[in-house]
Amino acid sequence: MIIGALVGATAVGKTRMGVAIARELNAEIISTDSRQIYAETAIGSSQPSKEDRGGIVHHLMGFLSPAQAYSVAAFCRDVHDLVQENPDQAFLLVGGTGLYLQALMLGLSPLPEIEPSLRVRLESIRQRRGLAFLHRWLAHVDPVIGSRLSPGDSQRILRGLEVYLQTGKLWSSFQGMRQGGMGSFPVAWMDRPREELYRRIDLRTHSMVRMGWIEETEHLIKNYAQDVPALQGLGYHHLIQVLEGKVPLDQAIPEIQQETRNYAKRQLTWFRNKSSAQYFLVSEGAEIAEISPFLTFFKSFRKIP
RNA sequence: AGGUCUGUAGCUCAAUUGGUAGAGUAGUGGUCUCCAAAACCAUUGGUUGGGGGUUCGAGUCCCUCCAGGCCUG
Repeated sequence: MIIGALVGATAVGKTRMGVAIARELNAEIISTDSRQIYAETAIGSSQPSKEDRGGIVHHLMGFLSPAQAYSVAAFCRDVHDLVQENPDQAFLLVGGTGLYLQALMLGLSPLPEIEPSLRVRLESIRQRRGLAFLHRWLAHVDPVIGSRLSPGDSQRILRGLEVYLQTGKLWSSFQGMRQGGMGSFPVAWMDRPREELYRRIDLRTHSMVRMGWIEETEHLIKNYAQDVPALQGLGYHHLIQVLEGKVPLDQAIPEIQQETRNYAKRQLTWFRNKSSAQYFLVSEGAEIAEISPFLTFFKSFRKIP
């Protein structure tokens, strides 16, 4: 049974708070994070250490090979399995990937899996004829989607076309159909004053490097290709440049910090507008004391036996 | 001290022969149904270092002060 979710921007302190809450509620944690799924990326994706997990079981964390692709659908399937196999266990979702949480609650359109070769083909067409061509093509077959997407939105233009080519049906015809949702559960959004959040991001970036992030990256590119999914996380491509001697570290670090701040802001937009979460503002110095409002919130939804 | 160059949005820089200030980026807001730490969209900022002068009109010309760089001593 899922008792709720803890969301928040990167570096806000979800991990620590999540463990504290899970302990109080006797729950196990399911990571709701599209990066922390990967093994061998413990530092780069900020996976908590054994000590930081404080004896709480963490699921869907560090379990997938860095070369393996993952998806929202895979996440939903994995969570369903986990919950079904452990009907008496309480689970707390902790993470910052808004799409994953939304799909879990509302479900997804019943689309078949797309042949990977199809995307490769579309990519090569894009190389040859440009994104504008693909956009016109999509708008021609699926005017609803075509008019809705911006001409620069490469990812969704390709998505629309691959759905059409694979199924013969329009992507827009699938939109609005959602299946397999688990229904809603209580969501707590942990936030901090913006300046404090940004400061934490900057500090964490430094500490990740100190913990051996560069060595981790070196190990990954030695054993896998540079374009494997796990290396798409923030920072890795900057560190690859550092390892190749193309960019000095003291230039890469501010760039990584900047990228991470931008990402955090996007997350905030999502939580604000999409998640219908209960808002909790915490601030430095009061971290542990601040747990009680969260507990009260989650407990209020639990059925009294 | 003398000479010389520079000073435009938080940052990096634009602005034709003087015509009344624009980009990128950051910041802020937004979009989001199988790559989501992704992929996009929108938008706020400037008494052009201060003061004075010439001119119908000055970021652009002149004077002066301030700040900084470089060269000489």
